Amino acid sequence: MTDPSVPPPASPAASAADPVPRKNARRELVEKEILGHAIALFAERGFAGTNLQDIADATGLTRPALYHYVSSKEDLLAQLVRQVIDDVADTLLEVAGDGSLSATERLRAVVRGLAQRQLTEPERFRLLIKSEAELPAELAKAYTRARRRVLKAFVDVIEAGIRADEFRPVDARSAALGVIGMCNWIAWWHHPGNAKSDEAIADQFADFAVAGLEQPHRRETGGGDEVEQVIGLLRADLARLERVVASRDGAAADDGAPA
Amino acid sequence: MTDPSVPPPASPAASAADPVPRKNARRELVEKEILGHAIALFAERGFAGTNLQDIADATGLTRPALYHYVSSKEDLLAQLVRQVIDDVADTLLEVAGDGSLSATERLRAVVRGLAQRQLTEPERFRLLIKSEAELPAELAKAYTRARRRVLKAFVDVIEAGIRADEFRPVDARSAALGVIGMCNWIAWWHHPGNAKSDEAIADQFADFAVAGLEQPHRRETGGGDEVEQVIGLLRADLARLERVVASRDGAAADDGAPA
DNA sequence: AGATTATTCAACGTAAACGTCGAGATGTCA
DNA sequence: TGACATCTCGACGTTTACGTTGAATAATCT
Repeated sequence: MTDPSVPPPASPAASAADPVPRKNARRELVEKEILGHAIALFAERGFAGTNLQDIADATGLTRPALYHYVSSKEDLLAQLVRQVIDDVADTLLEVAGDGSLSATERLRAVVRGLAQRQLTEPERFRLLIKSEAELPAELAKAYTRARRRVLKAFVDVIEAGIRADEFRPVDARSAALGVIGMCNWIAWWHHPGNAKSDEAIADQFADFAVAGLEQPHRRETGGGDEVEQVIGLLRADLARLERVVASRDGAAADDGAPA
Repeated sequence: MTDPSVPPPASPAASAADPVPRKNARRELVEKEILGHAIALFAERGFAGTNLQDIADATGLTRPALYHYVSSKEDLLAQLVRQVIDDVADTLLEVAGDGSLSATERLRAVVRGLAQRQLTEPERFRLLIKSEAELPAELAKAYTRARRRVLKAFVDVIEAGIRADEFRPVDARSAALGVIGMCNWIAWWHHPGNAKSDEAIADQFADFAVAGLEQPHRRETGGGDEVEQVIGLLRADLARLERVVASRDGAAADDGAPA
């Protein structure tokens, strides 16, 4: 099957110091072309719904010629899925763990990151969703891991925000999934092309997420023990409540009809 | 193909006054069974990725027996898609247009409605997404119309809220798509079963959407009952205090006490 | 009970699509 | 220019799955 002149072409570990990198110049170009069209077709019709004839037609090749660049249909899917999975990790995890930023800033960053990803390359993600059921076992596991990592990144940021009292005390998991869904859904309605408006949408989504989670109008808290701070807030709130009630009673004291 | 003894079984307009409704008693039961399993399988693997053999196995029939209840694989998909499309319209449009409610209330209602739908029957929606590319032309059109109607409902509510100064002046379309995405994505992570927690999630999402869109300075403007506002603040302060104390106790317990 | 209808199934025909083969065309290096 | 590797393609084998047929079985009605 494999040409004996090419020693270990299927070894992914040796890709860094490939002994024959320049030998394939046009080949890699064609490969990129194939992968590009395959992404689009798999994303639209799914893995089972797409046949290699269509991919060949799209790239201007015949079907047998495809097999000089791709070993099988499954291999083609595997390459694409691997790309997407690896991408998302790079995009998000670096920002989510940055300890020098506040939770609010980190939330803004991860939302913008995920939104940007879906804005610029929505097909990548649609491909994943459309074909997730037909993934070979190992890839399915990697896919699940990637999903979990993304979820954990968002959950961690939100939980940190809740602990720091920047966010309301909501259920972090649901909130994270809500924000993730907001971003992921972009892949189903956005047609890429306008980078400027992409930026605007990502910003708006980040604003939306932060506004949806942050404490409504928190007052500045002085230094000192956190418990004392909260007690101070409680005292202030009680004082305000006292004033409000007092003014009400004063206005409608003899009325006897509350509201 | 069509049995000549059954006059116009494919006529959807005459379904109200069907001349032979009772004749099929057990038949409809089997049909429901088939449709149920078909939903699950199409939702998981998509239309092209599912074969009728699997559906037959799931329902305990042989493949030829299926053809006594369904005229073709495409027809099966068509029935299911038609169901889903019609459902969503009923769910949302009645609430979105209610003029007696404020925009904030209406937003809360449509978010809860859409979220509830995805929480209780996520497979319906996944089926649609997985198979949207393989829909026959007419259904594809109906599907697009339904999507547009849903989007319009959300956009209208948000625009009304902006005009009424209840919401921040954001881009209504993006905001609507964000909220819709948040709800739709539920279908990819929620496993139905717990109705009580479903309600809680729908409420949380509605809160999230409203908080993300509403004017941040609303409390200063004196709208609403000020006593309730202060009580809300108190409640938030107490929750925070509780968290602080809990984390302290937790740390202390881990150190000293033998559990 | 007997006839009519509805349901089930084994076996078949047909079409689509994956992957392969060997011959021919194209480009590269000595 | 000539030898070599790479690329391309028409044609083929094989598998899978849709949809059909005709006979056998169960259910219903008179």
